[in-house]
Amino acid sequence: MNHQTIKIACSNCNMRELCMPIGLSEGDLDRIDAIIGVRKKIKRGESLYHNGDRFNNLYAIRTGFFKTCITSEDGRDQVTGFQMAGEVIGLDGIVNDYHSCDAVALEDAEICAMPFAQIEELSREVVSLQHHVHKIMSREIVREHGVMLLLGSMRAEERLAAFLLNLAQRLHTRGFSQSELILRMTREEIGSFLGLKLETISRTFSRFAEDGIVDVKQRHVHILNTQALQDIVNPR
Amino acid sequence: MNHQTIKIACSNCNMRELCMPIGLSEGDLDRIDAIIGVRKKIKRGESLYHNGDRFNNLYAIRTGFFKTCITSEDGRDQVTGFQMAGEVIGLDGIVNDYHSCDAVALEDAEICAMPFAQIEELSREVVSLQHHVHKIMSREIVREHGVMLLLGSMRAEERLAAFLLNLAQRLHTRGFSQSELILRMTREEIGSFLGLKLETISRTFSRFAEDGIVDVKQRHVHILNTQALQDIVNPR
DNA sequence: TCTTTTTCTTGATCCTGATCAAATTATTTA
DNA sequence: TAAATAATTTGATCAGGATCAAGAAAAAGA
Repeated sequence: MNHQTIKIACSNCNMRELCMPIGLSEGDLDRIDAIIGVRKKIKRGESLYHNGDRFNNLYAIRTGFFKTCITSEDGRDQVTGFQMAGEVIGLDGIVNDYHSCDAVALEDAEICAMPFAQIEELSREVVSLQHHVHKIMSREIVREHGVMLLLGSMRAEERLAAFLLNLAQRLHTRGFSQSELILRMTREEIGSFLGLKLETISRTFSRFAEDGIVDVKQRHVHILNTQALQDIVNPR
Repeated sequence: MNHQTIKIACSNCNMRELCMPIGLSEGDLDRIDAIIGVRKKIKRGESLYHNGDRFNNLYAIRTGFFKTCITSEDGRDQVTGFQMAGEVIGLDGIVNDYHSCDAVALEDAEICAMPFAQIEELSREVVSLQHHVHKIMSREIVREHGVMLLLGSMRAEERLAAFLLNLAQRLHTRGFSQSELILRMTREEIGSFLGLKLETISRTFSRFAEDGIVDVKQRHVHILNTQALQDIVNPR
């Protein structure tokens, strides 16, 4: 094992605690390391997989930022989520052995491909890995419940406030500021995710800025009043 | 094993092909039978589990009809799905060891409780069960993507048409008519699921009836023109 | 650096679905 | 069976967000 390989093994990856079970023994961690197939770079704008592609791998995001989106028969487009380092994507492919959405890099990214057959094999032996896989899938289900609540019952301001809080919180978990963030997606992509048009996103940002809740300069967002955003999401 | 117990074993359950892996050996099927804990009756209006309840089981629906719904801090309510015989519910509980939604019976129902710890244990040995569990979770993720598309990009008519087609198709899979169905939920519950108000559901039903697409008498719906519904969902 | 393209902002207007209200019909319960 | 309650329908009006449009600002490419 040369230096380069060691450097990018799970054991040395600073995203490990996010995409791997915690408290693994040295031996188990090595076995998990061994199932990581390809580590690949994806350029901004490129896709990691497309709707219809054969499903073979789950992907752990090492660095970068993705969106996943589905397209209906008549060309309607829906962003189903934004994913960042430490998150696992590709779960949609398990049920039918092909992917049912596209995963597009919104900034240059690096991923670890993990052959699902091997994940299944190993998780029959390593209980904590089995738990972990189940929890990742359940977490995705619960996340989507939250998106359904947002899309089904919130107004534009509430949706955008919830979106900003969610992004900030996830970035904070990864060691970034909880008040300053750079949006990696366009207004149109935010709109697609939130079930709104890009003009509405733009106007709502402007309103938040007028109210002194955020400072917005293009993709740079500075949250000035987190509580105000929370109050918008959860009015009393 | 007395007659009664045999009668309600998975091996004799006509929902088996929906909630169990296919092509199991006699021996494996017996082992799965053995992990079914309680078989319970739930009366209409009662809950199988509540938000906050400790998670122990997945539940296979033997008969009856459920809704799952989440409630936000400020009391917003969102129906996240309707489930019928042969479907498995409770997956939301895995990630945090407690349920994050309510499962309410919309008609008298019977369920099989399956302790998740035992499912995990057995699926380490029975590969087809392991696959099956993964596929069920992935299917739920993909289903929710579809709901996000519906909530994020469809108009009222399109949402209700998609909803009716989905219900009819699932009932048809279970041996019921693909054109006649009885709604087990109120207009308000349909509205909550579809992100619309009950008045809008009512009006849209009336419009479909005027156009001769469906015949609606309260909860009895007769689909007269399936193609028309499909054209509404997927305009060319 | 300059040009081209993409993204974003803002204004004016329109329309879909929400809200408010009242009557009707079903379903429960006494 | 009658009374009470819940669910549904329909009308009138309102408002939030979509649409159309134009210009400005960034980013990408030559």
